[in-house]
Amino acid sequence: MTTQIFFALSDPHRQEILLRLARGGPQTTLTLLKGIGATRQGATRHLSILEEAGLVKSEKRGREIIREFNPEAVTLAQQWFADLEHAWDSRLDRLRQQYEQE
Amino acid sequence: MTTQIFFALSDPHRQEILLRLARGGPQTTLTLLKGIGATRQGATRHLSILEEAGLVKSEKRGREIIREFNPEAVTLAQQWFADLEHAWDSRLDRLRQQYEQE
DNA sequence: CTAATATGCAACTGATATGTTGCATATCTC
DNA sequence: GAGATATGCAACATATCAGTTGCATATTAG
Repeated sequence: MTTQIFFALSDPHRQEILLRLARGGPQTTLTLLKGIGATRQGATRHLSILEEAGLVKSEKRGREIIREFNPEAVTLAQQWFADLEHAWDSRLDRLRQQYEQE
Repeated sequence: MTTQIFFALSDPHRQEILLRLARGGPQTTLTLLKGIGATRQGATRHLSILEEAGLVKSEKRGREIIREFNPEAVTLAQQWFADLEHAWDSRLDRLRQQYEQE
């Protein structure tokens, strides 16, 4: 699950798109296009990847689609990092305990 | 810079390798192999990707190479998420202020 | 010196990603 | 209804990735 999130964030275009959505709020594809060096199809593809990863929600309104940043997915990724750091820290703790016993 | 980190983490094998390094401490390639369904060359490739992203440090000792988890790269990625959340939160704040002025 | 061990390098295959183009569909506006 | 707008779908070329295989190199152990 987190692999999808990390993959979505491994592209500079998608990072930029997500930042714009977080800063600027819900927007259509075309609004997002302006300021990003990408074609419409390219942006659409990036948006669908972000959406599959759960980082973006979309809502169809008439002929246009409103894309919105979804902060929930971010906590998943942060949790993964927290687990990693916990694994690291608890190893250091174990080492220190062993050392103090000698 | 963070794109490389996220890319490195977008593969389940590499996630697993990194967790093992954090839990088990410095190890050689062959030690890491046991328990992961991958060939030596596959694991080597994954390790070099993790290293290019800064998530793993390596040190040559005699004929073997000791790979080690590098926690510094993790803070970079966490900072990126923090910036994203800050962009999101400050937008919500702005909306709330606008609302209260009416 | 010889064996075994740990690793590197290079080539190859199949799969996936990225970006582009052309055409089709649905909705809004006038 | 006609034209403009927002989007979808599909095909294609190029690049990169993942995984495998075979051979070469360097270091250690006996």
